[in-house]
Amino acid sequence: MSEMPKAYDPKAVETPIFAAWLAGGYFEQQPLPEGERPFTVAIPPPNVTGSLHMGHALNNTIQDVVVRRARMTGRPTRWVLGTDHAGIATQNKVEQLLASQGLRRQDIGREAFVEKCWEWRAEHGSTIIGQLKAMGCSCDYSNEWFTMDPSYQEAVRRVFVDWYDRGLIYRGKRIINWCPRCSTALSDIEVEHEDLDSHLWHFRYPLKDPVGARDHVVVATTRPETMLGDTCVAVHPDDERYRDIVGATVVLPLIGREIPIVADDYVDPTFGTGAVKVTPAHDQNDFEIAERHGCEKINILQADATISPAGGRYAGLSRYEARRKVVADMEAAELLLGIDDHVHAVGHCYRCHTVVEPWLSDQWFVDMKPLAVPAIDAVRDGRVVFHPKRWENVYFHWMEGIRDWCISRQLWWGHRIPVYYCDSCDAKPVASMDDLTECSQCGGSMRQDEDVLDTWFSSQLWPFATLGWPKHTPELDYFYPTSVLSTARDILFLWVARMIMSGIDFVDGKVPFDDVIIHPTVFNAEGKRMSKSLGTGIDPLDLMEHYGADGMRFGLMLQATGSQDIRFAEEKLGSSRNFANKIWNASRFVLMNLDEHFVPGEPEVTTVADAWILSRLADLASQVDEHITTYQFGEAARALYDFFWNEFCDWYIELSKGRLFAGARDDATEAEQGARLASQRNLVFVLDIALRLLHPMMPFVTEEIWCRLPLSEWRRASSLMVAAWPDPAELARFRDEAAERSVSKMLEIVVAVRTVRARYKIAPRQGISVVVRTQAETDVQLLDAEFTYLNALGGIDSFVAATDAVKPAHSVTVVAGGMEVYVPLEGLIDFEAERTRVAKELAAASSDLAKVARKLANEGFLAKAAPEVIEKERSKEAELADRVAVLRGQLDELEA
RNA sequence: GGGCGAUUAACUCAGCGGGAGAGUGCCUCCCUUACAAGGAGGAAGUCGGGGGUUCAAAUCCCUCAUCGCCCACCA
Repeated sequence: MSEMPKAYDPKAVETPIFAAWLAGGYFEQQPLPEGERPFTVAIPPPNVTGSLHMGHALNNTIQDVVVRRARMTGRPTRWVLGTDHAGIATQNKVEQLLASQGLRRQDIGREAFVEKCWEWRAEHGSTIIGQLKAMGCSCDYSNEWFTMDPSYQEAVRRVFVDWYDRGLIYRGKRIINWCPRCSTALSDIEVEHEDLDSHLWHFRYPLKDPVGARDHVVVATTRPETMLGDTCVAVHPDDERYRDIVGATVVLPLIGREIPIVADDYVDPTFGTGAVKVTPAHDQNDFEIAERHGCEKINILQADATISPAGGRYAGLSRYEARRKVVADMEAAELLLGIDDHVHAVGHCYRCHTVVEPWLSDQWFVDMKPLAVPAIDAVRDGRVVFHPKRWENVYFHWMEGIRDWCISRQLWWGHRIPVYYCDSCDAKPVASMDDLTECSQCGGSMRQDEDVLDTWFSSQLWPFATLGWPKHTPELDYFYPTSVLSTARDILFLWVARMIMSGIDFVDGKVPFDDVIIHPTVFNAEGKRMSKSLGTGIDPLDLMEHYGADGMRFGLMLQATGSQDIRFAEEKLGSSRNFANKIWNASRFVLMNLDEHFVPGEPEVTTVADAWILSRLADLASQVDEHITTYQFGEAARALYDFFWNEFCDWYIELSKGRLFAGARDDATEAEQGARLASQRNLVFVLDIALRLLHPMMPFVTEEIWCRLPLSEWRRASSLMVAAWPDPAELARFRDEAAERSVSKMLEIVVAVRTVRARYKIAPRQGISVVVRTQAETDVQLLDAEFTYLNALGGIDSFVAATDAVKPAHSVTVVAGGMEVYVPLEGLIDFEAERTRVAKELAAASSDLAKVARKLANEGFLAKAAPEVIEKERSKEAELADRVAVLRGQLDELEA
């Protein structure tokens, strides 16, 4: 067995271990003919343009934890891996690359551009995969998917054609969100709204012919430039102020177009002037008003958001120049009546943050309502469960108000829409699985739609397309539905909801996953979104460099509490890195104290400490198992940390030293040697189980150590990855409440004595004698039996314990474990300080006692509280009364 | 305009009906043969304000305040 260095060095350990896992084929899982339902996770495919950020680090740690636990339980397990072609993001990257060579994509043409995208992907696409490996993620690397793989393309096409043929996909001229920079349509949920300080401009629109005394109407707008496309003015039908001018004609200033005044329920009479200028080509509501009243729809913007020829002399100006000029011209014409400050929501492109324009254009849509209904049911009846549960309400709210999905994008990189048009005859457009060249009606040549599909259209098929769908593969049969989907909340609608809809629709009505984990969002220390461009991000790779992959993972798990977002500060990883080192050193201690011919064996309870630690271990196993399976990672991490550090290291290892060292002496008796062996076996056993429980969160350090543990043949495995997950039910045999109580009593005494030592600066090596008085004979027996521990941990040389023990002169009294402990301090006692301290303790104890007494005097409490609660209060009262009496006696004595 | 979340020790956060917890930081002591990335001890909180329910509230309900997020067609 090779020597373990004094400090854990993640760098030296992680790479070879990962290589060994990869070589060992532990990440792969083939479909089995029979047996238990497998555990499957489909990774949220990172964008090929992406590199690992903190959100990925958290999300993939979560997935790896559930996957590793499942694998250790023996369940066939597969974590499906792959990347997303990320239409806009990748196209942007490649366009930037071209721009650096002074080229636009139009210069090289569609085919060459798409070729460049593939090249880009080949070069950069696996960056993030390498980063997942560095984290230790146990994905199936042998089977990496890409959303543009040929079989995936077939899946996308199948879905399109199917929905098209069922009438769920249609083409229409609608108001969509247009990003002038990306030069493509976006779906509603790809637009981020941001409240901006702006203005409400009031314009006077003259009537063509005065109606009575009225010769104009005043409208208010947040977007003055859109007036170039106004085709009517709307007022509310019940609005008395305008009743007489409904039907009249307005002459649109600057343009001179004659437009009608219409009455429409949409108008809110209390807002602005109660009269709305209507620009049907640049506003969804205006579009609908125009539909209802048969008004013209004039598009005044071009694709790059400059004014179109329809804007007359404003043509060619940018939208913002046009705004300034329109306002200036209106003012010059004395038609600008006022400008109010006004905050309103402005939509921005979620990819490039350019202000988007509502724009009238021909696009493809999916009719979502029929798909949403079964997907709502699936969550409502619990076939899909969200964690935390409250996200279900967010899901319902969105799904119930779902609107049609604009799926066409004016990009080149992506799944091209498989619809073919005949230019020679009036044949209906055809959606086809095969490329069509010849019109079936007239034999003329066919032309494919120029647009590609929204990237999310392909992402929505991820859980089943990565298992071979639409082919009926053994993988699909075996691994679908997947078990858990873990993701950030910002893609709940973009991705999660759509996977549920398409999964149910295409895979025999089966939901794509049982559980959805919506994990916390990782913010920076200031509580702001991490952003690479703003330099407010933290790079997980740097963190792993400094704290090790395990340190980063465990630090994230400690903070993953489910409800609360994470304000991530790097300092927080320190304790996790230290924890890895603690595990390392505790293990090092155990291994250092094994004999060359150590024979592993079952744990042997020979002392109360053994019974105690095994009982605590059993408790730990059930907690960790429970918390991981209910996705309470923070709880699981804390339980592991507390057990390993505070119970196993601080106490059990310390308690073991006496037996270990005594049994190793040359003159050790046979009994001492036997005790040493028992201690060794217990240490190895506890360490073994603890490492297994820690492994999902800290895979590297646990694997490295575990492989060095000498274990019985049946406990061995070629890797901790596939070692058996501790079974809480099986470990329950170690539960021992009596031992837990006894040990806490002893530990209390040790702490009390240590406190006295610290207070009086008694050197650790200087022995100490104590006298203990207790009411219980069992306490005396316990202390007698476990004296070695008091000696080892409290430096107690000798003690007298009895029910009638007498307090020695010149001694300090502390109360611990329901016993009075007298520590003789001849000549050392600082009476003044002691008085202050005791008085303070007495005050606290008296106040506690009064509180308890009040409770016990309350008839309502006695009548209604649970019996065990009352019992607890009674014993608390007795304890406190005791304590108060002791402290009072002590104080009297000090004051005498 | 709706909805959600947060508010607990100096900081970051657990706890979510029955004795206020952790990590970091701070103070004191200790390089004791697993670990100074460590050990021992300690100080530190009217659990955002106000009501209510309950024998009992940090925990449940209402309300207010502050911060943050999401959804929404009010020009």
